Amino acid sequence: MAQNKKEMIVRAAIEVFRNKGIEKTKISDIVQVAGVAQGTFYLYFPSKLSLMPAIAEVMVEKTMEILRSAVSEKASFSDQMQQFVEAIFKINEEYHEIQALIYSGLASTEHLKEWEAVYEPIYVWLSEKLDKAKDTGEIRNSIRSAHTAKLIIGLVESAAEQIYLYDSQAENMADTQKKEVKEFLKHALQME
Amino acid sequence: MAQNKKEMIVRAAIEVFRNKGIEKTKISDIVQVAGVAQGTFYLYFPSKLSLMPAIAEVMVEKTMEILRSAVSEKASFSDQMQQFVEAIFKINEEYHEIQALIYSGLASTEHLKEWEAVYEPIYVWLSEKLDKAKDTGEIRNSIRSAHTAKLIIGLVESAAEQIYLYDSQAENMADTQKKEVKEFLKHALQME
Amino acid sequence: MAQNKKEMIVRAAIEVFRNKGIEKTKISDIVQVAGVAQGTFYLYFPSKLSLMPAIAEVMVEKTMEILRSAVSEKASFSDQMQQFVEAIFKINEEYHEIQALIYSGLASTEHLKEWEAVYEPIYVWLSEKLDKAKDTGEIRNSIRSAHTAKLIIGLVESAAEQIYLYDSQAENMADTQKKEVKEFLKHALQME
Amino acid sequence: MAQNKKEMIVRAAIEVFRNKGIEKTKISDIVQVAGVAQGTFYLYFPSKLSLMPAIAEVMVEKTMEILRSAVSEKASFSDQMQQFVEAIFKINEEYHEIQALIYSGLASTEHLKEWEAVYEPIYVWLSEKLDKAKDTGEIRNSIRSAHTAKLIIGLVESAAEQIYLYDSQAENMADTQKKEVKEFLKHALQME
DNA sequence: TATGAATGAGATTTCATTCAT
DNA sequence: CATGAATGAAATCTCATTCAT
Repeated sequence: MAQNKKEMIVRAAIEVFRNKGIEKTKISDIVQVAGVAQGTFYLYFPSKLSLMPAIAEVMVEKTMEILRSAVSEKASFSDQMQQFVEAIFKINEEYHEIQALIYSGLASTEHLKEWEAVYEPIYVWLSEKLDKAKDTGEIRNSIRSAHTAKLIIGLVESAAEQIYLYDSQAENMADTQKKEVKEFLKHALQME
Repeated sequence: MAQNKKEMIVRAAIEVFRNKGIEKTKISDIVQVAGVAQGTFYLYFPSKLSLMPAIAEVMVEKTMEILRSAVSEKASFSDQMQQFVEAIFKINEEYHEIQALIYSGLASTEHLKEWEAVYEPIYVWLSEKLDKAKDTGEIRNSIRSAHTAKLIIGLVESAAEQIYLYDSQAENMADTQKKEVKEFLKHALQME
Repeated sequence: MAQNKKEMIVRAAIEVFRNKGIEKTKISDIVQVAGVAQGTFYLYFPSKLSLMPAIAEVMVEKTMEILRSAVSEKASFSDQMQQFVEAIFKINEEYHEIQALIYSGLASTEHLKEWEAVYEPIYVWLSEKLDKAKDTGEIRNSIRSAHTAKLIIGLVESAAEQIYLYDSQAENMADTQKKEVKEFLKHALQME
Repeated sequence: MAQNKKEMIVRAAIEVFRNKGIEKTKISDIVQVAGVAQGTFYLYFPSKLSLMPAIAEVMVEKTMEILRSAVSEKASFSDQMQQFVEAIFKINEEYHEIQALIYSGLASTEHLKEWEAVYEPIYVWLSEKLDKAKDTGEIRNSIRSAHTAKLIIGLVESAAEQIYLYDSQAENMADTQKKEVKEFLKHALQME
């Protein structure tokens, strides 16, 4: 049961944060949605911000799930990148408020080390893809997978965020932006 | 005098935000550092978040100053990009807490449109550089300057942030990361 | 005005503590009686217990007032002691809840040094009386005033407290107890 | 086993109260130290304050033990008083926090009658000593044992407390204070 | 304009107590 | 008897905002 309540709180927090933003969200909002008592919250989390790592973990899990199902193992690297960009944009469309809140939660948190660990799976996943592509000669050999993985993720996520954060005509822009990113990547990695 | 106080408040806010983060900062902290009375704050800003555009403006000014002085007008595009990357990393090293806070302040604000306008100068600056480079044939012609400018800034800033937010061995990594970014850009833009 | 509110809070606190005891008293009770806002309390005191030194100060002032008016300057030392005992018993009858709460507040406070300073005036007052009586030969010469003053105050106060704290038939016992204390003191100081 | 747990709770309560004070002590602190479950507390005590009589009982038992072993049956009354003062100071040195907490617990409890009963053994013990001394002519005949016993205990305990509560140079002062109390008592009781 | 004491709504936080196991 | 997760009423405390000066 214990794990259950903790999970319910995290799930509820994500939902409420998405709707109201971090600052306007009260603990009481979260527990109400979670269906637990006010005190129960403090059984698991000392404060609102201490939820962030748990939320980030959930988001990373979701992201990994989507990446695994959206990016075909058998496709060429070039196609995989196309799928990858599509997937990140889709995740961002769905969850850009959470991305933002994780980022801003991150900015307030002191335990930055925790964050690194949490995001590791995504970096590893992409890094392996790059390694394989180097082996097959699909991308230039000078690529350093670990670093480039982080660059790519930073690039694609910031591109996606630009769409949903800055632009009013999000819908229209998304496709253009995606195309641009794919093109950019294609050259950067010197794909065939 | 009036303008003076307003500026003092913005300056103080930047300082306090850098040290404590947005959420933990109280108006009273800001006015104390600014050396003005509690009530004076409300003469100039209706709320804590309404400071953000003013702060962003200051940051953009600073950024533009640095870019203008760091990136030589006469250098080749390739060299300019090198200088650009160096400059953004330097700005980030100095101000990464503020970058983060602007971003997170941005996430909480409803008036996103203001932000776009504030950042416009940087986008325009880079966009013009790209246009010129296309003209001289220094980069591939298929580049769409306005979009690519945003992509590049997103890429370089996220790369710089990764250094200062995530990595413990920041100093060591910075050079590697910069080199990687330059390489990445060189290929992405197909510089000669 | 400021000092005013602080005083009102202390006054109200004494009143409420007397009626409800420390533990059952909420900050909200105090501010309600004081007629100030909840937040005003925290402008002057960080917590309920931090009121104690201020309360003790008020009590010491009251005690000194009563002592000065009840103990005749011109009377013989023997008569002064009689008046002193009567006065302490009267103060205790009126304020024994506060004595108790000061004592228990004292037990929880870390800043014991503050307390010493606060009670000093009473010790000094009695000490001077003892010095004079030694000079006039009214009490034995071997008395060490400063120490004995504390002993006497401890004796008389604990005797008075016993009446009001432990005994049910307080009224009846008071006179007997007072007589006993006076007799005890008479011999202890070897008054003529 | 049952009696066992109850005792463990009382023991733990004494320890925790000594360290944190009554008000800051939570039931959860007590049960944690006692090594029993939260709910178990309520099997034996209806509330935090209902622990006080049990704690006082333990303290009185300890006090009586020490008095019996420290005060020689065969010694002269004068010597017994010397030993008594020494013993009370020693007890106070060891347990002054508990004395204070019992006192303050007492102040919050409504059932003061319980307290009287608990302390009775000490009063009776001293009262009997006084009676015997009157019979042997070692002290003045006008002494009323029951009352005087309470006065003496009040005097000696307040003297001892003054040492450990107020004075910083406790070690140095203790001897002076003890000597002063003994002298004071000697005269008050008109010992030979 | 400028002040800063005062406000009080509303948030956080506590913790004695319960109860299903 | 014993447990300890869960509760939620009730407390503490915060702080953006006001307003008389």
